[in-house]
Amino acid sequence: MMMIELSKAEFEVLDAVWVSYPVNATQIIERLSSDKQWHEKTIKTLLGRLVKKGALSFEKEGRQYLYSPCIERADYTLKESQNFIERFFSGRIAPLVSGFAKSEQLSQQDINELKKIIADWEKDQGE
Amino acid sequence: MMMIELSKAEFEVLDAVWVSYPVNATQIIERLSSDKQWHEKTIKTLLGRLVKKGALSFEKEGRQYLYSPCIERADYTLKESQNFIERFFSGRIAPLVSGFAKSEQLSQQDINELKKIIADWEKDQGE
DNA sequence: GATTTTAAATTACAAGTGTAATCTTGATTT
DNA sequence: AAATCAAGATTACACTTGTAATTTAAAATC
Repeated sequence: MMMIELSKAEFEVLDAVWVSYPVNATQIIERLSSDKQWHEKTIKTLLGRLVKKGALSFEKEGRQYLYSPCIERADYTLKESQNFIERFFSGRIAPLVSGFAKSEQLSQQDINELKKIIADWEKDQGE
Repeated sequence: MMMIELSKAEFEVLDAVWVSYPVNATQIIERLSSDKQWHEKTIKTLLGRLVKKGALSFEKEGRQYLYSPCIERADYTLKESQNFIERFFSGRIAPLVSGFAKSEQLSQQDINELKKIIADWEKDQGE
């Protein structure tokens, strides 16, 4: 139940695992190669740390490891979001959105999506 | 223009400065005493680091320093928010709000505030 | 079976962070 | 003036993080 604490780099590796799994180190290295200039050894270190922290598990396939996440992306990002909003906005989400609006970072698409979230929420309340 | 990088603890000290300033170390220690079990020395270390990072400035008053923020809270939190949303939600804000909705973390008050943000945004567009 | 390859494991190492203790030095109190 | 106090400055120290290099050991190849 304890929140797993991941560093930025660790999260990015885990994010590459979430794309599809089980997955071996070579494939992860390949997935990350487009965005990152990380050395292969660096990625392997991060995989090891993710296993140690309980964010990844693995099973052996020959002498390779096939990694799978122990946590779901949505769960992890929700907890991080709660944490973030607590730290910066006293737990309230609207001030974050408001900050975006004031600095003109909201697009019509964002607005449409927010409207849909609100509509769904209200529908759900009605039931 | 460069983004100042602050640690969690540093931000909390800066947050206590934003409450009202200029402010001396003793007052900051007092402000933080309710939430935190930090030793006085710890807070002074953090004040020093904030000055070194350019987040705080000070002027001398006798042998004390009177600190003031060099950055505004709204600016800092907006940048942190952008950064956060970029890392976890590919820069889109709706999925964050959606995550909260799905896990029933949205209150009627949140919804009302979001509606107002949307209404204001649309009014602004109309002009 | 010996050699080479190559996973994963172990080790490395500087910078940042949390958390203070100690040092300096000017101000305050005898 | 001497002693004491206390602000900020400096130093400390273990843990995390980014970023790998080196070691170990098992598998593949000769």
